[in-house]
Order: sequence, then C-alpha cells, then structure tokens
Amino acid sequence: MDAKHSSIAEQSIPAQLLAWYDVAARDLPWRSRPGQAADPYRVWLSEVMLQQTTVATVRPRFTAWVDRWPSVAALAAADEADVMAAWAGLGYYARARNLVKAARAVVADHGGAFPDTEAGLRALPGLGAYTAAAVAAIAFGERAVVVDANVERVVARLFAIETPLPAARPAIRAAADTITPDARAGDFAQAMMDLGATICTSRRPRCLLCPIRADCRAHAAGIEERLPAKAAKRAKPQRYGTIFWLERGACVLLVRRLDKGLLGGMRALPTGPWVEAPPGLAGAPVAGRWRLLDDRVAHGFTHFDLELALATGVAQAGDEPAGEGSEWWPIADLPRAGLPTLFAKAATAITTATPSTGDRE
DNA sequence: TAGACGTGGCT
DNA sequence: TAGCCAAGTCT
Repeated sequence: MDAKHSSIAEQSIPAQLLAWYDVAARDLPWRSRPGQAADPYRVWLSEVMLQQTTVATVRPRFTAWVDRWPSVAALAAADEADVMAAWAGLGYYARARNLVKAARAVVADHGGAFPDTEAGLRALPGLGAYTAAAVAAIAFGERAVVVDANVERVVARLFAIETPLPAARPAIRAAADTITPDARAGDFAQAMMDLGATICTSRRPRCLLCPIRADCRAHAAGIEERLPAKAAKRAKPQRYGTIFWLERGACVLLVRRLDKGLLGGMRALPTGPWVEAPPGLAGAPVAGRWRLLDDRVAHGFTHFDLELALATGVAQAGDEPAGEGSEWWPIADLPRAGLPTLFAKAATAITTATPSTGDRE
C-alpha cells in the first residue's frame, strides 16, 4: 500500500511540474517562445554562461553576445582575443576558450550544425555531463537526465536523500532518472531548474508555493532546510603578490597570460609571483625605480585569497619588456582591453590614487 | 577524486 | 563581515 502510493505519487511529479511550468516559467532571453523551435546555439551559449553564474549576471551579457555573434558560424570566425575580452568579468575563463574551440569544431567537423544527441554534444570541449544533457533535452527534445545544483537540491529534498554531497550524487542522479519524462524533456529540465531557483531555494524554501510539496519527503519530515547536506570545506589560504603598472607616454604595459591556468589567455597587468609572503618587487617586468603605493587590492578566488601591492613606474629609453603578447595599451582605452576583474580593480585603484605619472602639465 | 578554476550578490 | 551560494568542467 505504501509502496503503491509512493509509486503513483512519483509518476505524477513530472505532470504536476510541467503544469506549473506552463504558467510560471521565467521569461529569459535564451528561451524560445512557445511553439518556436529552440536555437541550439543560444541554448548552448546560455548554458555555458550560466555555469556557476547567476541569471542576473548572465542576462545582459547573453544579449550583448548574441548581438555581436548571432550564430555558431559567426563565433567560429571570431578573433579569439575579441572573444576573451568579451568574456572579461564573467570568470572561469576556460569557458570562453572552450566556447571558441567548440564553435570551430561544430563548423569544421559537423557542417555547422550542433550534434543533436547527448553523446555527440558531450564530445565538444566545455560540454560536461550537465551541459550536454541540458542542450540535448532543451534544444533537441532528447530524454536526457539533466542534473545541476538546482536539480540536486530539489531531488535531495523530494526523496529525502540525507547523504552529504558529493557522495550523494549517484543516488540523486538515479532518483532524477525515475522522474524524468519521455515527452517534454527540455521543459521538464527547465521546470526543475526554475523550481530550484525560485521556490525550492537553498535557504528558506517557499514550500507553500511548491507544486510538488505533497510528494516531498523532506518537507513531510521537516528537514528540507538542511538538505542537501554538504561536506565541510577547506579553509582558503592567503597569498600575496605585486602588480606592476608601467607607463610609456599615454599607455600602460599589458601582457597576455598563458593559455593554461588561472585567468588563462586573458590580457592582464604584469604581476610577480603569488606567494605566501609579500614578494616586493620580485618579478618586475623591467628593472628600475618602482614606486610602491600605499593602496592595496584584495581579491578572493575560489581556492585562495589574494592581496596585491601596487608598483608604478615609467618606462625609460631602452625598456622593451615586450615578450610575446606584451602590448602598450592606451590608458584611456583600458575598459576595452577586457581585463579580468582583479586587474580592472587594480587599474582603478592606481589611476585614482595617483595622477598620471606620464606627461602632464 | 579532490582540487583548480572567477566573480558578484546576499545574509 | 566572512562565508555561502550561483544552470560545472577538466585533470
């Protein structure tokens, strides 16, 4: 009786969720209108932008992006440096590098059309388990099991899975599989994510508004706010570094960071090593008289906190630090350089703390 | 498999 | 404020 009742309830979950989605779906610029086919390029782009990034941040960036590169062919033909600069501020820059690689692979290896299966999509750079499933379901209607952080939260509560993440992932995925319908797989995935984003939120879930609260075991047990449980995190170490601001006339020296690693492939201000104790002027791009400012810039990364000292100098005759990827960039044009936030903060601190040390009256 | 990999907003 | 969280992927 109990098992039978439970089974019936679970079968009704997708239907209830889809009915709710039909009236409550969020209006987002990458979603197709009802009856309109989804554009795989827009679905893919939005999914990549939304990785670990809020809808509020992505919305304007997505719109500007598709205005500039309206198709996968346009993106494939773009200059990679322009793409990286356009991504500046969004973080996780491997996403932008992989966006270009994947676009070029679609054009070169798939005749300009995205693969229409989860397995085919999964083979493209930057498409992991989640994104491949999401694009397959949303753009192509494939029944794929789409599990992101929203779905993990909804499912962990719905089935009262108390095992902490990440150990709970296999059980959560299996449970998600049992409620994924064959029809409207894309709408179902988006319904789950909308539910997680607006009702089944991490803190203070609005259970009274939930279309499936009658089926929710965590709610019945009164434990929804502490699910999903999570393993404890490590403390973040503190590191120190120095940013070097070298002027020549009305320009400042920028470098291009190595393709791999932190802020990879991005334009940047030169820095020395990022280490456990303040490194002073170690790693300066040219020898010379540097002036250390009193101001410092603090920046938090996912896995460490960074405090940067700011050193300024003026290039002298013969100063040619220019390694590959070095360029003298007009200071007035700095916003167009597409600097990661860390360096944009430093540039602001330097240009506001000190009048230009270059030509001035 | 656990750690690397950004950033901004909220509490 | 310090920490947590947001439509993850790669190695």
